[in-house]
Amino acid sequence: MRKVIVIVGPTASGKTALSVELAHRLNGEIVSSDSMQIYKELSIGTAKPDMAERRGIPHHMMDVVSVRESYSVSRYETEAAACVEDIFARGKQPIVVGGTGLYTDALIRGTGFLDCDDSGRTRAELERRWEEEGPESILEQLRSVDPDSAERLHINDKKRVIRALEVYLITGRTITAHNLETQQKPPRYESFFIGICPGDRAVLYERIDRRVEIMMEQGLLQEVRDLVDRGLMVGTAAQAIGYKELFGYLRGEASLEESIALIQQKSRNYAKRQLTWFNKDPRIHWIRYEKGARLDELANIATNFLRP
RNA sequence: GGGAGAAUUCCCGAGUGGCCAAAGGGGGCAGACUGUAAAUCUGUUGUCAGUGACUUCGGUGGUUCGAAUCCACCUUCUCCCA
Repeated sequence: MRKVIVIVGPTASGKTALSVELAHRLNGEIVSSDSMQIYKELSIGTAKPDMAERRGIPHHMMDVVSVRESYSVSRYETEAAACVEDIFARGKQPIVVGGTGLYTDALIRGTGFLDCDDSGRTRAELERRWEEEGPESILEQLRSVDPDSAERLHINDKKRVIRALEVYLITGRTITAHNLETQQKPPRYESFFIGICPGDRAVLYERIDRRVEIMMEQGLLQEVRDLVDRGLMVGTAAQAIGYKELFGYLRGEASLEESIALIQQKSRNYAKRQLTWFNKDPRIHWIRYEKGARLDELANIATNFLRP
């Protein structure tokens, strides 16, 4: 009976509007699964819905940490799960909405990331060796302890090669074994996945370009400038699309037009990556809509999916 | 009016007689992804048959065994002097 509704899709596909409409119809509350809307200080550039767009629906896992803090999937998993439990406990319907596939997967599946926090000491050491000894050396060491990972990972995939070895060095277990284990566990939640996206890729890209223009009209530049002035564009938040592309303009290295075009470009690239992630997921029931589709039509399709 | 230079595959941009379907980057397309994930990484990208053929480097015509590369003229663009 307890079933989490999950709404996924690429950026600018219409997840937010659909989720709020569904929340109204189904007595639901929203749990965001967006790695950037987590941050309090990031608003316009992350297309975080304002109070009007939320239409009175409670939104969880938004504005939960400052950009000064470091955040992670692991932390998201436990905190978001607590939100879902709380919503169920109050007799309401949790609706998980977001474009960060890793986050929604972790939440629904209950990945249980390996506890191996040593404040990054091991990772820093491995990164140093990566530079000094070269990638082959690290990959070789990985091969000796976790040949499957070494086989799977590309030599250039610095992050994952290092992480795989880091996990082993700290926990004594291979990441391969851990992955296998979590894959076999039953998921933490029963769920129903709905994907939303224009059927035509070109339409999605148009929507993205337009949305970036709207963000600029809403004052994205000022938001970024303020954050830079306050020294807050650091860590993960500094990777956010729509923010980092404006740094060049603020330093006088690029024109505003160029920077806006770059935001649009990076957003389209991101959407493509999201689609690659979601398209391989067999759980997703897709709503692929035409250009002028209306919200209530889309919501009808969604509720039909959900009808027993 | 005079002078200098430039036109390359979707874009930018290398290439100045054969090793060039043409470096590199971007974009597109496809893929990966288990504690930074809006991040990071991989493959592919003229056409058709798939160890080969065909079309391509502004246009036309030459030189040459052979040209994106040399010559002539034409077109367009940029810059400089008047």
